[in-house]
Parts: sequence; structure tokens; C-alpha cells
Amino acid sequence: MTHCDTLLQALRDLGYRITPQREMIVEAIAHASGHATAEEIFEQVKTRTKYVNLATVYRTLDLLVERGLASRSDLWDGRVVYTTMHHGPHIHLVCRQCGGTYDADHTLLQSLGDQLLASYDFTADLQHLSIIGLCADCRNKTKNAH
Amino acid sequence: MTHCDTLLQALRDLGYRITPQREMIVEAIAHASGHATAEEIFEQVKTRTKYVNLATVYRTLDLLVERGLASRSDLWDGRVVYTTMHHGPHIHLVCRQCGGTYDADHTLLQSLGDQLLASYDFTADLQHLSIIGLCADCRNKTKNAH
DNA sequence: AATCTTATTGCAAATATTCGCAACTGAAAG
DNA sequence: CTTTCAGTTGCGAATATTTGCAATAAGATT
Repeated sequence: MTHCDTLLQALRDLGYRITPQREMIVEAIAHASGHATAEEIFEQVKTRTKYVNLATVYRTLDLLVERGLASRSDLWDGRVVYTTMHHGPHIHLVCRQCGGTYDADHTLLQSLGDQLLASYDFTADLQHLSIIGLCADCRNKTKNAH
Repeated sequence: MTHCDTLLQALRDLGYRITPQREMIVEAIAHASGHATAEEIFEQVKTRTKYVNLATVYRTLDLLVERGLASRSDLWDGRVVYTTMHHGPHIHLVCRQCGGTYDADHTLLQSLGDQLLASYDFTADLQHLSIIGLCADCRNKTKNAH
């Protein structure tokens, strides 16, 4: 069973209808290498059919995220990217000054997740957490960046 | 020295100009109890003067965040709130299904911050981190929420 | 296969946020 | 106190995202 099929089946199991639009959107995001923006996914699908609307793409992506089948990362400077959970987990370190992004080992979050579950009964999605901060470069030239 | 003055002085020290607009925006956010949206801050300032523009509010807030003087939290369902660093640090747990938010003890992030600095030379802003996930209520009724 | 129920779509309008650019004005220097 | 110049503002236009609503069509039922 391919990754797409897994996702589609998950949606079906949750009681959602599988429309041609959803199928193509899911295929697009599943096959995207790494992260993709809503716009990119829309463009991708549009190369295959004219029966898609950007609003539907947004709605489908929201749906996937809401159900934990995809993740949405707010990359600071306005970029918002989506990935299926299939994509290997990692932390996004996003520099609030230069907007640069760096990947960090997600196992650093292991104990945090456990504690949130134990203490707050909250199941954290730590697959693609974004953490804002300052990268080393920007920290060293903090005074002259405007 | 009041909290506002501290912020304004910090901006001045960084070489930014202190305009009446910035002064009022800083006062608004500093005095807001807890979190405030850009729109709320704009409304607040507008009760005092007509010489403010929403774009300026956004620009000033971005500036404060960029310089680490305030934090911006993306509260999932579209709400984006700002707080000065003065506001006590805590983790925002945001449920991706019901949109509910819960505060968690930020000391859970202590070691994470240390490790990110040690391993990636990245200074993480963990004062008001938002973590997406599923709250206990929503986890227990996953199947019938659409 | 026809029917029915209601989730889903498309479209256009509403929101939220950002950006380009000309006019304006802090604050440093004289 | 005046000048100067780069940093800021306001405005309107561009972008990004969401929402209301009528039309459409999955998928269950018969």
C-alpha cells in the first residue's frame, strides 16, 4: 500500500468522502519532497486538472493537519509549509532575524512529549515542531541589522 | 523605570527611532494583560490618537519580536497573539481540533534550550512556545468531529 | 440502478497581513 | 537652532487565507 493510499484510507476510515480533488491533493503532498506550501500543492494539482480550487486545497490541508495526518509549520517570515507525517520527524529551528531554517534532531523532544502527556494529558505533535530563536550568525551581529 | 520605558530604551539602544506611534504601540502591548492581537493593539492605540496605521502596528510588533523584546504565538486556528517578554514564560498547548489552549510549565523546556544551544549554537526563544497537539477531550472523541 | 442525505466544492466576498513608494520626521551634526 | 539624511509612516495595492452559500456529488440505503 502506497503512502497516498494509506492517507486516503485514513480519511475514509474517519468518515470523510474521497473526492477526485482530495485524491489529487493528497497525492501531491505525499509526493512532494519535503515541505510544500499550499500554493505549490495547488499548482501541482492544477497541472493535472482544472477541477481544483485554492480554497479546497486549504481546506484539505487543514483537514489533514487537524486529523494528525500532516503537519503545518509556520516558518516565521510568512512561509507556511505542509508535510505528511511520513516525512522524517525533525525540529525546525527558525531564526527570527534572518529567517534561516535549520533542522535539529527531534529526539531532543522525546522527554518533553512524555511529560506533556503525563502532566497535562496532552498529546503533542512534535514531529515537525518549529522553534523560533536566533541563529549563531545573527546573535553575533545583533546590533546592526536594520 | 517602567516596563514600557525599558522597552523603549532597548529600541533606542538598538538604534531605532522612537516615534509617537512606536511609543503608543509599545505602551499598548506592555499594558495589555497577557496576550493581544495586532488588531486589538491597533484599536487600543486608536482610542488615543488617529495617527496610527494598522501597517505600522504590524511593523512595530515584528520589530519587537525580531529583537527578542516580544513574542508572537501562532494559536493554531488563525489567532496570532503578541506578548512582551515581561509576561511570565509558559508553554502554550494548542489543541489542533478544538482550538483550546492550555498553559504548561515552561521549565519543561529548560534542557531542550540548553541542548539546542550546545549542539546547534541556536538561541531558542522558549518563553512562549506554542505546541500543537490533541487535548485529552478531543483524543477521546476523535472519530466524530466533522 | 435510482434515491436520498449531507459532506464537499467553487466562487466571490471578507479578512488578515505584507509591501512599494512618496512624503515626513527623529536625532545626529554643525 | 537649522540642516541633513536615513529610518518611519501612511496609503493604497498586492498577497495570503478564510468564510458564506448555493450547487454538486460521494456513498449509504433500498
